[in-house]
Formats: sequence, C-alpha cells, structure tokens
Amino acid sequence: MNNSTPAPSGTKQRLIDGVLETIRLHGITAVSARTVAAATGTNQALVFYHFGTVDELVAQACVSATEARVDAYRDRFEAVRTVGELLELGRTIHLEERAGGNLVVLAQTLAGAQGGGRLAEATREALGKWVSAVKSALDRVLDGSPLTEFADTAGLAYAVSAGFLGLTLFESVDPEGGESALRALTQLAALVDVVEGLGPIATRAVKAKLRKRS
Amino acid sequence: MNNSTPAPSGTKQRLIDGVLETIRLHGITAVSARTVAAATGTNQALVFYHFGTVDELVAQACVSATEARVDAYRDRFEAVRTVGELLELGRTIHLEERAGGNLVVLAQTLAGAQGGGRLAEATREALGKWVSAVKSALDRVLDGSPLTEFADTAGLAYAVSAGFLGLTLFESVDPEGGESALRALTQLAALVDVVEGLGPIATRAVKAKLRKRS
DNA sequence: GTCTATAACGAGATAGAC
DNA sequence: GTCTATCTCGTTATAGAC
Repeated sequence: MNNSTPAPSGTKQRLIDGVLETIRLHGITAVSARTVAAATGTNQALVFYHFGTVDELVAQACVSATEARVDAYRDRFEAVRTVGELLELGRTIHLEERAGGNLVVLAQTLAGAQGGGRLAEATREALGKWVSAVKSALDRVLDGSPLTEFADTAGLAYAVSAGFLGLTLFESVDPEGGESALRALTQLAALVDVVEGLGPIATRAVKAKLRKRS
Repeated sequence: MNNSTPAPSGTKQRLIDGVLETIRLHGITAVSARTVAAATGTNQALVFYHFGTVDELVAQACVSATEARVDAYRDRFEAVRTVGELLELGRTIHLEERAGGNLVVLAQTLAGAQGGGRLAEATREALGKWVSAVKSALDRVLDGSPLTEFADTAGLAYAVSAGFLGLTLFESVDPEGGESALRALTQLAALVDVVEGLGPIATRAVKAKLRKRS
C-alpha cells in the first residue's frame, strides 16, 4: 500500500491469480479460502495472513485485474473516432475479455456485492474504471455530432458498461442468445454511423425534432 | 407438477417467498436452507422435504416469480407502438421491479448460475420469458420501419434484456450511476423515435446507406 | 513467510418423533 | 406435513511449529 504498484510479488499475487481462476471457472459462490488455496497449490491460512478476510482478497483481485485490463485497451479507446467504432470496440473487448474471463470476474464480483460491504466498494471502483474509459471516448466521439447537446455521456457510459456486463452474465447460461445479441449490436453500430453521416439537411431536421421534444 | 399452476399452497409457497426475500435483501450468496427457514419462521428441514435441494428451491422461485412479473406486463407490452415507447416501458419496468426487487432476484440467480447445474437451466428459462416478451414487442414495433430488414429482433431482445439486468446489478452498488444511465436511455428513446419519424426521403437515404454497408 | 492443527460455526441433508 | 435432533462436511479464522 506504499507505492502505485505495491509489488505483490510471490504468494500474494498467486492468491490473487487463484481467486480469479476460481471465479472464472466456478463463480463467486464457489470462492472460499480453501478453494483458492487449492487453485494455487498452497494452503488456506495464507489467505488470512495476506488479506485478513476472503472478501478482501476478492476485492483486491477484482480491482487490480480490472485496472490491468482497462489499461490494456487505453490505446484502442483513444483511436476510436465514431460511435460505430466505439460499439465495435465494445464488441471486440467483450470477445477478447470473455476468452480471458475477466468480464466474468467483474460481473460475478458485482453480483456478490449485493449485500454491500467491502465487495460493493471494490466493484464500484472497478466499474468506474471501465465507465470513465467509455465516457472519455464518448465525449470525443460525440463532439460535433447532432447528438451532443442531448446525450448525457456519463449516463450513456454507465448504461453501455452495465449492458455489456449483463450480456457477459447472460451468455454464460445462454451462449447462443449472447451470440445473437452481439450480432444485433454490430448491426446497431452500423446504423448509428449511418445516422451520424446523414448530411447537413437531415442532421438539422433531427436536431430540430429533438429540441421540440425536450 | 401435474397442472399448470400446481397449487403451491401453504408452506411450499412460503418457502418460495422466503428465498425471494433473502435474495432481495442479502444476495444469492446469503441463501441457505437455514436463512430461508428463518425468513419464513419455519425450520430448514422443510426445504429438503418440499424441494430436495436448496438449488431446486431457488430455481423454482426464480422461474415462478419471473413468470408472474412478465405476465403482469403483458398488456403494457402489447400497447407499445414505437421503439421509443418500448424503451420507455423498459425504463418503467425497471423502476417498478426495482421497488419490488424482482429484477434483483433474476440478476442474482443468473450470477449464481455461473457454475452451470440446475440454476443455469432455471435462469435460462426465466430470462427467456422476458426476452420473448421484448421480442414480440420489437417485431410489432419495427414492422414497416427502415430498420426492419437489418435488425435482428431476437438478438436485440436478448441485448436489451441483458442490458437492463446488468443495470440492475450495477445500481445496487452505484445508485447514482444507475440513475444517470436511466436518464441517458430516456434521451436515447426520444432520439430513436425522431429517427423513425424522419419522413420518406431521409428514410430512403438511411436504407440505402445501410444496404451499401452490408 | 509458510506450514499443520484445531477451534468454532454454519452448511446440506437425513432420521425419526409427533 | 412439520418438527427436533443429529450426522458429516466445508467454512472462517486463529495458534503455534518451523
């Protein structure tokens, strides 16, 4: 806790890896000091020595794993230029992270945070990392678009992040449904780009109609 | 199991109510035969007498609760006429069900289904009820719209349902974030309606551009 | 820092009285 | 159909040897 990357060398990191693997394979309900110890090849007492409680281990694992993954996409977030590209990036992230199982960890931890407590705090922090990445991309992408003055980018970022998380949980019980949802989102991305590139006349029409409603 | 509504009179229904309340208040991780018994004022042996296993109780509670809620919205789903109205209904459902805690139950059960098994089957079934309600509304609403031939309504229904579930989990750890997400969705609903009502010229332009991309 | 051993407790599940 | 009692096991957490 004394520098930015507290050098969790050795066992501490192995325990974090172990709990992540356990969550990926068997869900948050299967997490215990013993199952984590089994996954790391060590023993359960080390969980309490290094983290004090099981919840604390899960919390730290969730935050650090999410941080690492969001950082890994920083360049690609910054390369996004249209809403369609952003949705496409979302789809890519979803696919890649599903393979690595990182979204599952976040979704599971989020579910486990229902009772409040330490996990709620940790998941709020972890989700915030994704949300802020999406929000800054949205701010850049929507700049100058007919949607700017009506779209609450912060709220949209929350909605998008939450949506992908829900999708992650969903496809674990219904892979085909998840697949078709992703295909639909890809079509949606194309639609958004088309609307964005409608040209000045149509854009002004959209803007005018939107103003009339608000 | 011998007729459509198996008359789960008395204790069996109380156990179902008890597990639902437990999940709402403390999450799926807090569910056990003992906690449910405490919530019903009875004893834990009844769980096994009536359901065999705790998982089976959770599974039946999830499915029956979801079925009841989806039925409660049937009329309102059928009254929907535009995409914007559908999104608005989604927002309404989300608000009402959050108060009753029913979406939380589904989201929590979904998270608990990660390891497969009985819960996975039950949540697939329960989610399917929401999805099919959304899909039939989408089919009706998109009929004749410029989006029809490009939108995969089944996939969209999955995406929308999963999205609202993710939002439900999200706002339990970050209520303000959830609020802003819902506000953003309301704005989005207005935008969709505006695009839908663009008039024949713009509609043809959108269609043409979409075709060029696919 | 890591291990074994163990305490204290809650879990799922069953047996049997009523 | 409901209860109490109990079995067995997994759980968190600690104590203490190494």
